[in-house]
Amino acid sequence: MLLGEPKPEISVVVENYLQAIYNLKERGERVFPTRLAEVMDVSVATVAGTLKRLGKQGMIEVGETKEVHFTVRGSEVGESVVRRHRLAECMLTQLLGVEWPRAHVEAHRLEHAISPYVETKLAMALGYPMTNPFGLPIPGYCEGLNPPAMKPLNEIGEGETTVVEQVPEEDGRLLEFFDGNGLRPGASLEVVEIAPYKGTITVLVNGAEVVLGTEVATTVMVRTGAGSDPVE
Amino acid sequence: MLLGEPKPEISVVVENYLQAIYNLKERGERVFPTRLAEVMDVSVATVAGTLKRLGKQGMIEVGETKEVHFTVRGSEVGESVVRRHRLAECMLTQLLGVEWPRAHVEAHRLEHAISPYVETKLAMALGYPMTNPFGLPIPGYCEGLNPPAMKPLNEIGEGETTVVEQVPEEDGRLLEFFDGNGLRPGASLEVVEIAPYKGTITVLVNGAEVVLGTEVATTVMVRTGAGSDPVE
DNA sequence: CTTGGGAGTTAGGCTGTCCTAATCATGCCG
DNA sequence: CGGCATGATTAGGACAGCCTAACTCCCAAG
Repeated sequence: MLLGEPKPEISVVVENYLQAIYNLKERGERVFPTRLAEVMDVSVATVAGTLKRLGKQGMIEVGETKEVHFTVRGSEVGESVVRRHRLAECMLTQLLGVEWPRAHVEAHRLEHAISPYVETKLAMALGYPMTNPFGLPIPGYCEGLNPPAMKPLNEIGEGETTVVEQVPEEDGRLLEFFDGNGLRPGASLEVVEIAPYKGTITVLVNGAEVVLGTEVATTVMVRTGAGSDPVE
Repeated sequence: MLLGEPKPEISVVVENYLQAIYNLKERGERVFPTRLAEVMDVSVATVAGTLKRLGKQGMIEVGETKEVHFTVRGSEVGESVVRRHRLAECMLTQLLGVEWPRAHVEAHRLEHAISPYVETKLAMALGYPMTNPFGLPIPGYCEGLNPPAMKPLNEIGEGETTVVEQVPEEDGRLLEFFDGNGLRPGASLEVVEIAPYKGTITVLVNGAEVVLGTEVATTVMVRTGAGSDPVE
């Protein structure tokens, strides 16, 4: 009968690497071993070894410039992990009442434990969400999303008003800070002051002034112009 | 400052062994390496090695008769895993609409991904359930449970009527069968025929006759006598 | 008492995942 | 053009988990 090769079992570590690669590419970054070592918090030597395994498993290819590229299969798996991660974040915040800033780290454990069957049930229970609690699109479910035009917050002019679309989810401290100041996707804000000489941007959210570093401001995506609401 | 040893990181495999030991002991079984090898589906040699690690980690002790005993710490961890497992089963069936027979296997992956924080949130969202969907008590939450007197189904006399309290959760095929016949905790049944000579017990559930092997019947726990409802 | 089977351990091997240290390659700067 | 910094690989080691094969130990039945 010989029904296909015995399925190589994708390990948690492999899933995490593919997820990290997906996330970097999603932000428009090119992926190199050193960068991966940073985000995975392992040594570059370890990344070299793991990338070799990923290559043998047909998940990635490495170009002459050492840039890491997905194969079709790798892209599918990476997308799958990201999808489960973001659905898990929705579940944690919407169904379990987990606090917003914690959802990301908690979902990082859960994502590997969600089977395709549970994923379908979870998506149904959540009403097929199109973005996660941080505003990032959920691949496979966001296709109906009419993506509003976005810019990083630092490119908005002084005095302009806009709406937060996406915030970076990696740094728990930063999320706590955002949470305490109402800086979440959907929040309206006005840019009060741009002060490159001291590296800060000041915005008005819910009537309170919030000061951000320019670097952080580049990671907050806001709607450009009047912006259209996402389709219902 | 020296705040305790650097926390030895309990692995998924270690959690699974402690969970298996807990489950066996819960049923009144004494735990030996060979039995563990069966339920863990690994070789006895592997169990020997892993038990050695568990011993070094202070989770278990092995007596001269080779019987495996929990240390205090091991018992705590084992109970914690079982608690998370059963809460996950409740979540899957109640919150996500996962089908009853599948909850056990799916929860087996999720249990390791639930942090103490998420556990508290999950328990709250579920209204602090005292049993899992298969009728087994959830340690740490079942203390208010007034456990009704139970017997295995095979000890009920012909013609008697009772209520299902617990069904075994390990075998998916069996659960599908139970599910299809309405044989779940809370279901009323009447013992129609006990036929030891052919090794079967026939019960009436929801007006339909269901035939079980005697062996399986010993694993179905039912209420004895009129039985009192669990406390509200 | 002897022997056979069941239970358990030990030896030795494999893979995955991590590490440090040493090495190689490349490009840029003085 | 020589040499250093950066980036990447290789070598070598560790540990967790898994396996099979070979051994020990002990009890019980003949």
